[in-house]
Order: sequence, then structure tokens, then C-alpha cells
Amino acid sequence: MSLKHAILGFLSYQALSGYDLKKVFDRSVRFFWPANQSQIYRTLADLHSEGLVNQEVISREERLDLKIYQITAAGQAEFQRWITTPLVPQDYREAFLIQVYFGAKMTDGEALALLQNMSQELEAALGQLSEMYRFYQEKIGAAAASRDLFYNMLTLEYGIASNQAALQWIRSVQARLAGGDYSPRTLADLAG
Amino acid sequence: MSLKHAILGFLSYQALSGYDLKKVFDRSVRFFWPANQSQIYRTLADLHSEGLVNQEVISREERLDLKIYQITAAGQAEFQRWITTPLVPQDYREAFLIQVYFGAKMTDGEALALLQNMSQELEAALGQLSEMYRFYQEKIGAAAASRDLFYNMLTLEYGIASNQAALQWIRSVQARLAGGDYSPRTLADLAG
DNA sequence: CTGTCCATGTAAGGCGTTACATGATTGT
DNA sequence: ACAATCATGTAACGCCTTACATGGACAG
Repeated sequence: MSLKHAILGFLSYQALSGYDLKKVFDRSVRFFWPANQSQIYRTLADLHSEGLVNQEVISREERLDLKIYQITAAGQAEFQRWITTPLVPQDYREAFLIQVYFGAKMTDGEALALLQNMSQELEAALGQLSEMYRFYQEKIGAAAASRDLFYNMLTLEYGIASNQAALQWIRSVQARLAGGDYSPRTLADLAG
Repeated sequence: MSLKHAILGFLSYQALSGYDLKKVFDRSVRFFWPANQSQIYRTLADLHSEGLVNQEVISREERLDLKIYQITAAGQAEFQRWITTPLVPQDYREAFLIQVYFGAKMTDGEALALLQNMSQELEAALGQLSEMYRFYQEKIGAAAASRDLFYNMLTLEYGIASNQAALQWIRSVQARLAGGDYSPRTLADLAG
């Protein structure tokens, strides 16, 4: 289960509360592994009962206890095992492509409107990813990135590359539909 | 719920049994919306109780009844509404990127092994998609594609484009890691 | 005579979402 | 005064997966 291991990954750098973890997720891996609050708390409870994390409870009169989670040796071992184990390819789901698949059931105008909407979403996402990338670049300045930052940035590069590929696909579809041209590409075109 | 609408989409072409639908899914939208057998049967039951499909039961002595599902007028209307309605962007999950994000916790050699494995998966997927694409191309021959086939093929183009983008990203990471070079790209590089 | 295809489903469990609940502190 | 932030959780529901169950027809 990936959420468990992502949490262990963050705790391998420092002990954190559930609340802090939620913020860390939202600022780092959100775009390829979003996690909501309830889920994080439940997963922390699971990790605790499995002995992969320790819980330090800090009582604060009148307020809810603060719970700080530390990774255990067993947790470290499990994390190491997981990150170096090749994953079986997961299912990919993209509901938008179902709409495209059945595109012949709408007018080309309706299809163009869906594509237009999708391209706006993709551009917004690209903007966010680029901004995060620039933020990292400023942090490292002229020097070479640390290994930590380097690997972090690779995930942003992946996100940027795949969103750009999707946008290029949309442009190519828009061009064909605008001209009433229902010709598919050749595989050579697609390879270029 | 997308599975419901994908089923309605197929039934809008012809009446099918659950068994047939499973085969149709596996031969068409599997790579962006996989569906397993139990799920299809349960969803058909739901669609039936919602009046979006009719059930024609064909008794066959000694064997299980054959149930053929036909889309109703209400089903057609619901399908039309859905395919032309822009979707709110869904969450994207890619566990492999969690491993990459925490890449600094392994050796570069371990990271390269994961990348190598991933690139093999991607190439296998690309091979399948290209084969499906060629199959469509042969079906249409020299003539222009029908609107139906054109839109079907667009989803394959999308899959091919995004897998190729992922492969290029892997190549670029491999080149850097092989040279012990932890430098990120510039955004201009990424845009090219 | 063994396995695969045809054809239907149920049961249990996992992961994720949304909504609900509490209550102090800090900022505008 | 009001909203946002801090900080924890529970409850209910939905979708998907895996495993189980049944049993005839047909091919090698």
C-alpha cells in the first residue's frame, strides 16, 4: 500500500504529527499521490498497530493531544524494502478518455468544447508544476542539487513532460477537428 | 460514475450480455478504464434498477439464464448528458513516482534498476497500443476513418503519446544518473 | 480427461471520499 | 466579531479487487 510507504518515507526524515504530514503531502507528492486528512490519520493508526511507527503523545490541557509519530527500525526496514521493489504496473484510469472514445456520439463542436476545457485544466496544472520547479531551482541556486532535491525534482519533470504531451495531443486533435479532417496519424507521425 | 456511462456507451451501439461487455471492455477501453467481471455484473444490476437499461432474460434449460441488456430512452439521455459534461479533474495516482521522490534513500544503482524495469513496462504497453492502432489502420484502409473509428483511435494516440513522453523522461534520467550528474533541467529544456 | 470457454453471480475486504464533530488560538 | 489555522478523530458510503461458486459445451 503506497500511502503507508509514502508516510514512512516522510517520517524517515523527521518525526511528524498527522496534521503536519497532511501539509507535507500537499506541498510535495500531492500531484501524484493525493492524501486526505482522514486517510492519513487512519493510516498512522494502522502503522502504529503494526509497529512501524511510535507515537509520542503530548498532552495539552483543554486542547486535543498532540501526537508525534516516529519511524521505528521495523518501519525503516519496511520502507527500504518497498522503495527498491519494482511495482506491478497499476491500473490507469482517465474518465476523460471515455468521453473521447465515444466522441462520435456528440457533435464535433461539443467535442471541441471538452478538449478546450481539458486543455485549460492541463495548462493550469502545468503552471503549478512549473512554479514548484522554479521554487526548487531557486533553493539550489547555481550549485548542483543535492541527491534529495534532485530526486524530488524528477517527479516534477515527469509531471511537466506528461502534461505537455497531453497538451500536444489536444492541439493535434483540435487542428484536425477544426478542419473536419477525420484522418488518423501514421505511427511514424506519432513516434516523431 | 464513469463505468456506468462507459457501459451505456457500448449498449448505445448494441444490446449485450455482461459477459460480452467484459470482452468489449478488454478489447477497447481497458487501458484507460479497466473493468472486471464482478464490477460489470453489479453495475448492470444497478443500471437496471435505475431504469437506464432493460433486461431480456433468455432461459436455457439446465444452464444459467442469458441476460441481454438494452439501453432505454432514459439511458440514452443520461449517456448524452454525461459525455458532453466537462469532468472535474480527477486525482492522478502513480505509485512509481513515490519511489522516485524518495530516490535519495537508495543507491543510484537501485534507482536505475527501477527505471529500467519501468521502461520495459512502458515499452510493452507501447507495443500493445501500437498494435491496436495498426489494427484500426488496416480496418479503414486508404479511405478516411469513420467518425466512430476516428474518435476511438484518438484514445490510442493519447496513450501512445503519454507513454512515449514517460519513456523520454526515463532516458533523460538514466543519462544523468549514469554520469553521476545530479543537475536538474531548466524549464526551457523541459519545454523543448 | 483435462483445460478452456461460456455465463452468471456472491462475499469479503481494502482503499478512498465526504461529511460531521470538537475546541483553542491567531489574524483581520 | 469572524474567519482561518491548529489538531484530532469518527461514521458512512462508494468503488474496486480477489476469491469463491456453479455447471454445460467443446477442443486437444
